[in-house]
Amino acid sequence: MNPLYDPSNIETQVQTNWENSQAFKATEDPAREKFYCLSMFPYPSGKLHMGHVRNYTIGDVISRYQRMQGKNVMQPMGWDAFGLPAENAAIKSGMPPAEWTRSNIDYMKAQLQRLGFAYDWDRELATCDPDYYKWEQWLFTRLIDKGLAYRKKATVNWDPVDQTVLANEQVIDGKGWRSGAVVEKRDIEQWFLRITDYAQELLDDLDKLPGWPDRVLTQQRNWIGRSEGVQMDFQLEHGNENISIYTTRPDTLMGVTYLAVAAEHSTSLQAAESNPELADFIETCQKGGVTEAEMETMEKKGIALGLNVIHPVSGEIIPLYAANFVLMAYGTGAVMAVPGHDQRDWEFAEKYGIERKQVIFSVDGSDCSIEKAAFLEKGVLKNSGPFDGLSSEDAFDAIADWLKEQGKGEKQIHFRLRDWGVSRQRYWGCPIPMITDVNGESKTASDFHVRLPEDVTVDGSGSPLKKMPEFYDLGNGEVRETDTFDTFFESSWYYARYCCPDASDSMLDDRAKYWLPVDQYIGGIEHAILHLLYARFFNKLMRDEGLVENDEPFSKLLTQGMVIAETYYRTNDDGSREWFNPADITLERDDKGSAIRATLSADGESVTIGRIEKMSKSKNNGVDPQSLIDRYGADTVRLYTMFAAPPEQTLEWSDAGVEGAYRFLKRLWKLSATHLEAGDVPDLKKDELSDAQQKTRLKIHVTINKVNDDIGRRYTFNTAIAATMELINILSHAKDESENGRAIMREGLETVILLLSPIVPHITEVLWREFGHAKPIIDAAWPEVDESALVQKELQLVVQVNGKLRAKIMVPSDADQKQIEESAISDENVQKFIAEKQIRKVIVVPGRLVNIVVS
RNA sequence: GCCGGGGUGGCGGAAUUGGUAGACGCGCCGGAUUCAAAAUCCGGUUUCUUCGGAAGUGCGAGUUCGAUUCUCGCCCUCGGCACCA
Repeated sequence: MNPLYDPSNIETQVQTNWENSQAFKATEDPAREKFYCLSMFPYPSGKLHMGHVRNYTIGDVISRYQRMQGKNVMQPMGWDAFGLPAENAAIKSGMPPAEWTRSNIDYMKAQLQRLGFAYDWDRELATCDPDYYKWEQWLFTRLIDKGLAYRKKATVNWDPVDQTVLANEQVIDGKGWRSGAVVEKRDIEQWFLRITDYAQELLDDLDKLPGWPDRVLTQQRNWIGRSEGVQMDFQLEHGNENISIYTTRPDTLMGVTYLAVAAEHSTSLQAAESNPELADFIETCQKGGVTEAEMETMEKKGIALGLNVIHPVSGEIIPLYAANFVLMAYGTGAVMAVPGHDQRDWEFAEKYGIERKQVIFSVDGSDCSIEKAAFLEKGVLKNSGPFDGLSSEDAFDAIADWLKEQGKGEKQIHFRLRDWGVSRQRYWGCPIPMITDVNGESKTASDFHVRLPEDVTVDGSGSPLKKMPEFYDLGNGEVRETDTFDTFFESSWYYARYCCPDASDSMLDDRAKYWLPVDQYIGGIEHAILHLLYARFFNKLMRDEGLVENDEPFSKLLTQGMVIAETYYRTNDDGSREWFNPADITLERDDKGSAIRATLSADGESVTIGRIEKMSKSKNNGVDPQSLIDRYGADTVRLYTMFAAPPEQTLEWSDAGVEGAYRFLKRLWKLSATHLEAGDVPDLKKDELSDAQQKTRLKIHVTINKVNDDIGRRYTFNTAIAATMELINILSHAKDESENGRAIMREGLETVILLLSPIVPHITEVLWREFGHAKPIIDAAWPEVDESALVQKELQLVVQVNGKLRAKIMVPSDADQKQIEESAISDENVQKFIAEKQIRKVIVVPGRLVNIVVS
């Protein structure tokens, strides 16, 4: 055996073996327990970044661990291939998106293979492949038939210079990113899916997902946002028209002092015809972006319409306003305003001098004044006519009942969740299979499979499809839809297609019923809401088509944190910053090791140490995985990414840390080589162990327990690795050349090799064979604990006096409470702290500590 | 603005159910080896200290025999907010 660890050599060798033996090909086998492990597929942006490496290493570790547990594991990989960056690259370089995307896929696939991930590459798919997207086109036509897809107007960001629709990320400070023009809102016809029909089920089924992080469940619940409230009508003072509103606080109804509608509400538009000031206001509201964050943070503005409505209970005349914070797309596009009991209404009323009316008062007499702020709590009603004296809770029902009797309103369940707009005015996506006929009516394309033309030029002014009559003009007066689907469409069902990527007659076949649901899904926390909600929704749509049987697509979810790194920069004369890559920086440290100065290695001059931020091109702090793989090998990169932080937390990149991981693998290699060189090892004689040998064996088996729990249950790979490092430290210090000593060394080394094999599969595969095993380690069984090794004669207990550590004592492991107390109290140092004091209480926590409470 | 996280030595992090704060690694300091360096190996490393101890997990309160862990208030920071993926 080569005494030197040579990663590049052994890794290519091992990878070739895996490939030749088709080691990771997954086949349906009803006799075996399946395990479907899925990592979120990447967008093929060019090359892998550290976030990918981290995500896919986590998935690979779990997959390999489950395989060693005897499961039939399937781990696929593919490409989320449609999307905006390909169009941006096309504008820059002139390369068509299809070509750019496919060449990126080739490069990134080679990178993934070099990292040694145990994928079944036969199941690879790319969403830009017509054989993939034709099936979502098929599903869409089914949804049209079922009334689950429909068309309506919706607002987009419009760049008036580039004459194109902008994504939210392309709007910077309210301006188009390329043109710099002030962005406008524009309403256009778009396709929507009725996800709201499934809102209740999407909410209820979250309870079926105990394997999901609580924070994701909470965010999804809040996003769906079920509320119980009352819908009611306010009649316009003149004419028969009603303004319909929804409120969750009908108990404050008698405190309504104005109504606000969206600027583009029909009533507002009508009034604007004879009111130039209002028309101006509506036009101003057309400026700016469409995001919720923008809406919520902008200055709240409004204007009186010059119209009034009638209060449904009191008959009072109430003014009607148009306001920029009321959104046409939410609910009815109108809200009732209660300045006394809603803070936003309070501020609006303050600004425009509208009356504030208090109708809710505190029950316990605590301060509930509305002079300085709205009173938001529930309480008891006053100034509320027939409802005076009722509690907020009782008033809710009383007012709802009254409105219902009068035919003016009723209780309603409302969801914050809105229907999913799936139309995108972009080229690089799946064509929406719809046709507009001669009468202007929409119908589904008779052949649902509309292929996207791939030989195009992209210039940034609107979708190329709109300039291709050969695509959209069907010649008989019919026109093909030129919009494409939101790319969340593709990522909403890829997990199912992996089960049967070659199914040619249907979207999915019976193989999906074997593999689904996904047992473990791994991906970035940034997908906690949208992607996961849409995928859950699609699963239910596919279930209702009879394609899958499960209600939920992902049984367990692991959300991994970002990868971040230090930043370094120099400020130019004009105030702009030039950012330097951490690889090009030299750090100077003080005696304690804290960084005091950073210099650019090239010129030796100082640079400013910036914040630690998410790896990005703009801050030039990205670390290229490829150069690390070239230098240290895949195992070192895998080991470091798993060791540096638990998977859910952000991971701070450190080149020195990678060096440490490499050092550990070298030590493992060398310790194994030295041990093997000394020749054969006799069987362990368990009943002839010295105390030291027993302690070492105890450590080996405690480590198995810990690593099993850390990898199998907790997913804290960092502590699993730390535990094996501890064990290696103990083994390398043991220096026991006796027969039993060498047998324990072998037991320990083989244990570490098995425990680490899911994380560093190449080095462990080679060592496993060097240790004389004929079968590859990927098919070895996970090590089992020898319970007899865990038995201890004595235990260490900590002794506290008044909660402070004062001694450590050894007691027989079968000692009773009284013996333990006596032993603790008689300790010399403990005596010093309890001398001349009264012992009030002694708390014994078995196996852990004794706390003596003295006065 | 709204929803959801996070904050522990010089650094990444550990402490799993309220029970020894700082495992493991990095960095730094000292030593061995070396003509020298790299590599490797050994020891030390929260702060203060009168060397007995004391303080300490973002800040301020609280519950408890005991709080990094639970409760309340605040500060900072990160993710999401429906057309980035």
